Amino acid sequence: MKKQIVVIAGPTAVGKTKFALRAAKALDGEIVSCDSMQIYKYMNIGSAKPSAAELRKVRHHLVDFVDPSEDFSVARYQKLAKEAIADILSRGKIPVVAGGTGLYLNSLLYEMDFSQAQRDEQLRRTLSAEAELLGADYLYEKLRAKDPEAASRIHPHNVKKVIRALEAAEQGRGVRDFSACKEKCKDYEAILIGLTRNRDELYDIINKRVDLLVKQGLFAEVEELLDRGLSEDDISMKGIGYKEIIACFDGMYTREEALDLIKKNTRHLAKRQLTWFRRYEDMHWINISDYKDEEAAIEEMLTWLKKKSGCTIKVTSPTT
RNA sequence: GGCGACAUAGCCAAGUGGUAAGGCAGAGGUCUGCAAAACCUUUAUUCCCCAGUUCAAAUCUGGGUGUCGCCU
Repeated sequence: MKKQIVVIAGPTAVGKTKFALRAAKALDGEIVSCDSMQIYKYMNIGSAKPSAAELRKVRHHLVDFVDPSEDFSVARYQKLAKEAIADILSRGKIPVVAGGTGLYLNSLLYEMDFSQAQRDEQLRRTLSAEAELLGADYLYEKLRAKDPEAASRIHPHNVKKVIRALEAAEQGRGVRDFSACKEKCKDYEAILIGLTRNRDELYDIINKRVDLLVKQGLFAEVEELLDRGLSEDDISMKGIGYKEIIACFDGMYTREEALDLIKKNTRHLAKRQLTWFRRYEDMHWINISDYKDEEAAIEEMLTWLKKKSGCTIKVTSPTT
């Protein structure tokens, strides 16, 4: 029988942490985080990392282990997450992949090969300067000459992607087309669960959560990170809730404006996440707003998991 | 009570006689090495209301309503 993994995806603030915890408990599984911000150490409040108590309940992987000054990327995530999954499976447990970073999830669900292309910081800098000086169109024309196929699916204004494609072309192998490479990962079979809520409700939760994060000490957390020597240039500091507060410290916004901006950016993120996850055809969606309470939605999730996996679902007490 | 200014989409707004810019919010989407990133598409049959002038009015005229400011 093919090995199974469970995936719990959804927009930020929808309640993934709680649902994943319950699923992991029920299935005797371990959680593999799929989140590009919760990987970082010291970034606890802003990334809405599971609490210490939650982390203790079930074994977690790929949370809180990268120094925020380090660069991270999908390629590294893919390698580490696949190792974690293999390890969990080898011990006879079930990996519960939980998170909202769509590209990271794709790297686990599909045969995405990152082994060839390397980052070339120098080339990126050169190209980026060219774009600034001569315009995005100039760079795009360059790509059209080198790799017309890649150019055809990248918008000329999307300078970042044009640069990435040029970099890949330079190294001999172009950027591959995702739609042409939808081959599913052969190592395991994934049971996909998508969590959502009615839009108004989700946005409301987001707005309130930002206020809560501030109460929990988000500003102090950012200050500590800056004291550690981090700056707005570090990738980790480009996370929502961090970049806005740094800008606030720099006098670009008032506290009030920074909070509104964090809320707005988080809502936008949630919307994009939903767009991304809607692509998965075999995703089983659970709209939490349709249930009388979270517990009822969790029941539905567990019932579905039982049906799909054939595993014995352990009895879970609703209070945990 | 008098004088003045203003009234355009959910919000901010441009347009001062020729057939409703733009931004934000909202909605939809793209995605193969920074992805909490980057990028794309889309949103007013109508300009507070009524009457008039004109081939033509958001734009001009009169009246009404509302908001703001100043004065008594």
